[in-house]
Amino acid sequence: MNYDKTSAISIFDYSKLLLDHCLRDYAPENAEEYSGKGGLGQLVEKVFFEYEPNNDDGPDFAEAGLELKCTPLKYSVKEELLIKERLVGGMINYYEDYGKSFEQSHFYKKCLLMLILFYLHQANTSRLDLKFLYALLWKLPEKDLIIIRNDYEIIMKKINSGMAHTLSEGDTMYLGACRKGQKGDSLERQRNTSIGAPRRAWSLKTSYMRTLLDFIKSKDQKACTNLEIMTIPKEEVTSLDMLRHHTFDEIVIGRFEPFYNMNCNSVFEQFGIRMTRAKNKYAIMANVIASNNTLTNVNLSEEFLKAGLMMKTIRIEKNGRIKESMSFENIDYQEVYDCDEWTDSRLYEIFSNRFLFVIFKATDGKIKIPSKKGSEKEFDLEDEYVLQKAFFWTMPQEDLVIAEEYWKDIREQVLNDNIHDGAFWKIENHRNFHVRPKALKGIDRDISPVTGLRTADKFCYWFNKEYVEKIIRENE
DNA sequence: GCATGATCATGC
DNA sequence: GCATGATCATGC
Repeated sequence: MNYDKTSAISIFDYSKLLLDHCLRDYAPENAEEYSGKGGLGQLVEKVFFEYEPNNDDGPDFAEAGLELKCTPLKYSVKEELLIKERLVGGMINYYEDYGKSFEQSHFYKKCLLMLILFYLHQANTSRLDLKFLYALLWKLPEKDLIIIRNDYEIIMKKINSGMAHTLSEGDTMYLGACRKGQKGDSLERQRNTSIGAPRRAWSLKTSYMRTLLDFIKSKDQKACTNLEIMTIPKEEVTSLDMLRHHTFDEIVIGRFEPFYNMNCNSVFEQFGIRMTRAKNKYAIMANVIASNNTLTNVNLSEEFLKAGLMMKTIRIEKNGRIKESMSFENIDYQEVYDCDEWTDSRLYEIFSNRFLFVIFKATDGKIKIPSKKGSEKEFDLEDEYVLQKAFFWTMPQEDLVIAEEYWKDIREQVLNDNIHDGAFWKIENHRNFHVRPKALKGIDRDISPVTGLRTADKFCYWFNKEYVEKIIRENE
């Protein structure tokens, strides 16, 4: 062995030899016998580390306290490297894992310190020929661990109370209970109910993995570690201390509460931000409050990024209705074309993420705005909205079933190069979701994955207005 | 009033 | 230059 198996650093250093290489460079000539057995991680252990994989409860390299993980990357249309999927760990056993504390959990025993090897995904390629691109020695930061522990407890609460069939990745922030297994699989038994639940595994969410890849890209090296930056920056000490005593949800909602009934103008003034006429000014305002700083670009605070937390603002009119449906990002047709598994799709990630809805309500005529001196001034305000409340939301399982049909329909149209007006679900179908144009100019076109020609209309994913109204109603 | 098509201000 | 979050504008 060319490394010290009791030292994480030594194992990490040795793993650098695998970068820009594939396992075949280290495998015996007649190595085909390896294919088809075990995961890629096990193969790396055997072939590259010459280490017999253990079946223990603990980390792969037990003496170093180090878990080895391999995870795929893919190229985008713009040839940028992207995370392909969530990092999946062990299966959840609803029956055996019942009542287990975080410290007794598979995840805690294995994953505190991980060596994550990023490789380039290639369809129809022997695992011996996959190219490794980055190595990351990652110790879970204390802040992340607090949030992950909370995630774990949220998941276990459902398992312990016989509600595992209602588990959703949107329930949690970084650690998710992701679907695992084939469609026809039988349901797993759980305690305290006769209802079966689909198989699920522990996983670190795609959004969390994306921040790890960003961390690597911010460095100049293909191999890096966060070990040397484990000391917590001064400005983060407060938030770490807060996290020790409050859940993330409590902290975020607590940030919104002082601004209830205030309008955009006064909030911007309080934060010393220039007022804007941007259509998304309420989203900007919500982000300023949620992140408690003057960042005006939305959804960029650390926890929001890592959790893929999707903050959405909604305006309620004076008549109690809302005007608009809710739009999401543009449909990436190449992504839809390439991805044949619903739970690996970008749309699934968007819809199964946690949401933070921020509700604004139209004011009726006059509104009192506190001035700097402490007195209150009255203004006449037409078309002015005030912050009403903020709440977290996760899409229920039954709606995710409809979302899957929605995605399948979109995929069918994309595969048939049928990307134009009238091809997709409409509002009038009343099925929660629809597809509608979204572009800078109506004549803008995207490339069709089928023909490679710039002929595809630009569309994006939408929640129907009535679906948004239903969500608000159910959270009143 | 609503569905649908079209576009805006911003930040990177 | 374009994605993003979002709202505007039109026609029935």
